[in-house]
Amino acid sequence: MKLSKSYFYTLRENAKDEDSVSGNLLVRSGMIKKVSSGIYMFLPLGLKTLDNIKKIIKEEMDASGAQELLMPSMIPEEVYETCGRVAAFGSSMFHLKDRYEKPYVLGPTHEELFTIAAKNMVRSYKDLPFTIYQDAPKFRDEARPRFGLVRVREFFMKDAYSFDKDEEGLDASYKVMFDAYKRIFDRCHLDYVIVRADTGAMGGSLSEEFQAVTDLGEDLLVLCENCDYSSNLEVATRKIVDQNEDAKELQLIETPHKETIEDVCEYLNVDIKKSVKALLMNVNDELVIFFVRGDRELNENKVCKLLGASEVNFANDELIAKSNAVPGYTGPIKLSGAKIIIDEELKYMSNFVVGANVEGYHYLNCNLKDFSYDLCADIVNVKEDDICPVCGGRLYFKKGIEVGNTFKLGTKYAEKLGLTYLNENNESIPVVMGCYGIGPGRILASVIEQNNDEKGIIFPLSIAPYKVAIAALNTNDESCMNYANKLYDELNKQGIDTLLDDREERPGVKFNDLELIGIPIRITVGRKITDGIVEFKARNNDEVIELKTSEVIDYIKDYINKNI
RNA sequence: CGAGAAGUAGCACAGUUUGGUAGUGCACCUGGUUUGGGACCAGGGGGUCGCAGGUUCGAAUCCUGUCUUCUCGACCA
Repeated sequence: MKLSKSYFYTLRENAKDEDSVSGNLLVRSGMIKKVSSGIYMFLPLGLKTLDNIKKIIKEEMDASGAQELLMPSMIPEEVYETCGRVAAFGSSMFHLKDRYEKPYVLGPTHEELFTIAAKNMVRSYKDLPFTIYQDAPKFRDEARPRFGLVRVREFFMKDAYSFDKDEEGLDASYKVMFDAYKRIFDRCHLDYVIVRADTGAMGGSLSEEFQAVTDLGEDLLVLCENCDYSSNLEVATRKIVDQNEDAKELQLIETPHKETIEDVCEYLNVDIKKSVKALLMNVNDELVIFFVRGDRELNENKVCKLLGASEVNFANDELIAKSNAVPGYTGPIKLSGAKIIIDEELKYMSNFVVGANVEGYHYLNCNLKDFSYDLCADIVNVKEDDICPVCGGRLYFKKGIEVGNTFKLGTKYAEKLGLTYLNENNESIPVVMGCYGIGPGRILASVIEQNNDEKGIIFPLSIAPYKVAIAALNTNDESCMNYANKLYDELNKQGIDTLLDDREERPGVKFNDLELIGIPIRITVGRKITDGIVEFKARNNDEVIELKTSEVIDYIKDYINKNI
């Protein structure tokens, strides 16, 4: 690309409607432009970068033996009815109607269509296994699009689906895809961790997420200092420290106007870890009271799974009135009128503070023997400094952007949509599926979040829109322009994507723009061209290296080979 | 969906309190001087002030409605 004849612009100031570093840099470098909330145009430079990411994904998918196909975006609503997912997606699905009032949706994900596609050809165990994938737009009506390309309403997703005859087959297919994913993210030079995650509404037995590590991330990742334990907070567990000691005598104590557990503990001068608080919740329109250590928070995901609910909300006064609980002073002793669930941690605590179900009173020295409960389970979020369930090391948090996800789906979709095969004994068996997703746009945003400085983006060579930028400083000087053009032609001819800044701009403008858009290698053709000397500068390094024109191409090729 | 803020030139903003027919910086065009880190001088083009209605002799400014965007929360395979 020669800048003087191209669609190319940059902005000097941040966009006021972008809330992230990557979003701002993408907009300022002219790669994307917001059309509406969560909807972006990809301009030439942005599309080229996105395509480089997609190319890596496609190469690894094809190398893994998967076959590419393409599903439509506009899909009859009935396709999603079969598995009850119209309701499951609810308002996050875009709906539209044709001229005969027939309802369609814009596909938010494609499990059903891939399952139907598999039905077209699977008859016998001899037809399995295989993996098919696409790279296609997805539409989700997100309540709150955010952070540039991180959370958008229309986005590309590479989604792959494996089909096997049994669990062992799935394990093998899954591993092939899992390893391909690791190569993809490695090649994108992404700093990422793989965490265990919730299988959620997708169903299935195993879900692992590839999380790009950045503070912008919306997911909390639980990691161990000592071993490779890693888990999304939603399913993270901890080893509970046994703090049992001899039970002391239960004691009622006045705690006037102390309605939060923090206030109570401060008033009584008790460590908050020696207290138990109550959470009065509405689960399927029934009052459920959860008891957890004072400094813990309820894990909604764990609770939903435990009780088979789809959501958990705070109970209203009407529901609370069905029990003898006193908000602010709710305790497990002599509590009735509600289901009582305690966190398993309480079994290892002694002599703790609890509410007394009397306005203005708490108990000191409560123990498990002092009350009864319906269920005991792990229902809380892990906290930093909790103990690793695997090795006993210290747990800590990082934030991540989910850039990829692999699922062992099992037979859920195969059963509902009738995808079966005949085995050696002529029996009809449901196909075992896996599904695997990657968001190229999120990779782009994450790479920029992880690789930028005050001047702009610092792209890795593998995904940069151009690997080399030639800054021709003196557009009026014939020797400068002749050489710059010659180098430009030769590099491109050799398959090295190169950009030529031949605009009639001052050097500072060129340097700033090339740094903003993050081109990894800059060749400056300036005054010394008359002596046959140009400059080489890497975007991620301040060092400027003078090269003879005769050695430039070899030097660039060598640098790329060593750093890609 | 709840709460809050904001929509004025391609971009970032001022002007709104106190109504008098629109301005600054960047970008853009012309000429000149410059030319290794976002140049300077001179001249110039570009806006139905989100939209609709109302009040008024007169509305960017006041009132009502509406749309959009952003922030916090809820939601998020």
